[in-house]
Amino acid sequence: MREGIVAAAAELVFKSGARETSLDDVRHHVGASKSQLYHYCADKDEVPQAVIEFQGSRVIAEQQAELAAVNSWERLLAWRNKLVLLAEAYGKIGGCPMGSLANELAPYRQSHRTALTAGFQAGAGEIERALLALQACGALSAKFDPKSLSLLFLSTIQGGLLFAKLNGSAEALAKGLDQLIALIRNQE
Amino acid sequence: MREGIVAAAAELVFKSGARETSLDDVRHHVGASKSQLYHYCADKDEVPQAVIEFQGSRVIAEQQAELAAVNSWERLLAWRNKLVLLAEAYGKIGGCPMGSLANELAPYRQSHRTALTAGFQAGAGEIERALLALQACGALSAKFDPKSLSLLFLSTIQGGLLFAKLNGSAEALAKGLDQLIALIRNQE
DNA sequence: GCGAGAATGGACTGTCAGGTCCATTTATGG
DNA sequence: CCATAAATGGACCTGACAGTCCATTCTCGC
Repeated sequence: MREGIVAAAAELVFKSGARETSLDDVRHHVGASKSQLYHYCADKDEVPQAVIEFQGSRVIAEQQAELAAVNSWERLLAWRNKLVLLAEAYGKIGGCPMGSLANELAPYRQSHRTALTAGFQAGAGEIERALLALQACGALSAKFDPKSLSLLFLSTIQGGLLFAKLNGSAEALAKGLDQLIALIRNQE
Repeated sequence: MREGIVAAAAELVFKSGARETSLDDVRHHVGASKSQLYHYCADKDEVPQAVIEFQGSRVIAEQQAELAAVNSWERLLAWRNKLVLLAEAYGKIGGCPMGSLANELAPYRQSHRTALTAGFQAGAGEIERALLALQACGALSAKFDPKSLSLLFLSTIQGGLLFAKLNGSAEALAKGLDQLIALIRNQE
């Protein structure tokens, strides 16, 4: 039940924003009564917290296969394609599930910030591992620091998904990633 | 009077978010009565619209001196420094004034999207001009397309400022910009 | 089959925000 | 100095939403 509530909340929050989504919205969407909701959640602030964790693992799970398989530029491009595909499918609606939450909830609660930071670090870690693999097989120049580079990727993705949300098109994300990849690919 | 209302609204929205800022908050902050507010604004939706335009021109004005003066890598770095300085001063609080608004208001109203897109295009245009100047003086390789590159800069900045807001530090932005600049600087 | 505790339905309350309205005050032009 | 319109103060209405409460139903060990 709790999972259903969180999943519904995640969907609504993704579409309309955290502060815009009322508990009544979630309630109606999942077909639960008020007491059910308060049976599973202490208060309203618990919901975004749960949504952060939910989306954090979902977003990573969606890309892990592609990222873990990176051992060549082609495989990196496969990840890029997956990202653009996801952006085209969902990103135009709500941008990055984690980025939007971060933007909205960062000024609000320390616990939210902590959970969001953990999510982003996990994401950066996945990208870093892919870049390390790329260095191990000699594709990516050893002069790069995979950790910082992973943060640059994350920033680019966040920005790109923001524009996807704003313009309803993943083009900015695609172009940004392509340029970034081209830039690191052409360096000795 | 209207300017005062908009400026106060902009400040509060920057600190706490658009949907979080009530007209009463703005009212109290500027010391106006309810009828004054409704004398100058048709309804609540007019306020974010005005804030978008207000922040759009403010953000651009803040950087235009540095961007217009770019004619060498040093001058580009001066812009980078200004950006990091602004992020250190304000960005940790509310991230990018425009980016946060975009994130929150994009799902909401077409008129907001239009105004936000116009703001971002203006910003991208300024960056593009700087990059063109850099090509004109032979610093930046001619193989780059300044328009796409300006979008990559914008994405990186948006992402970096999101992390500034989340982590209370402009480090991610600084590192991101430095890496990006290094990448385009080392190419023929 | 029954009794205890969990799960549920939904009415109810308090608060807050958006918006309306009107009486009063303040400029402004003749 | 007055008439008119703009500007202001603030009471008031309405709806939405978070959260409470209690009566009822379900579930499960015994």
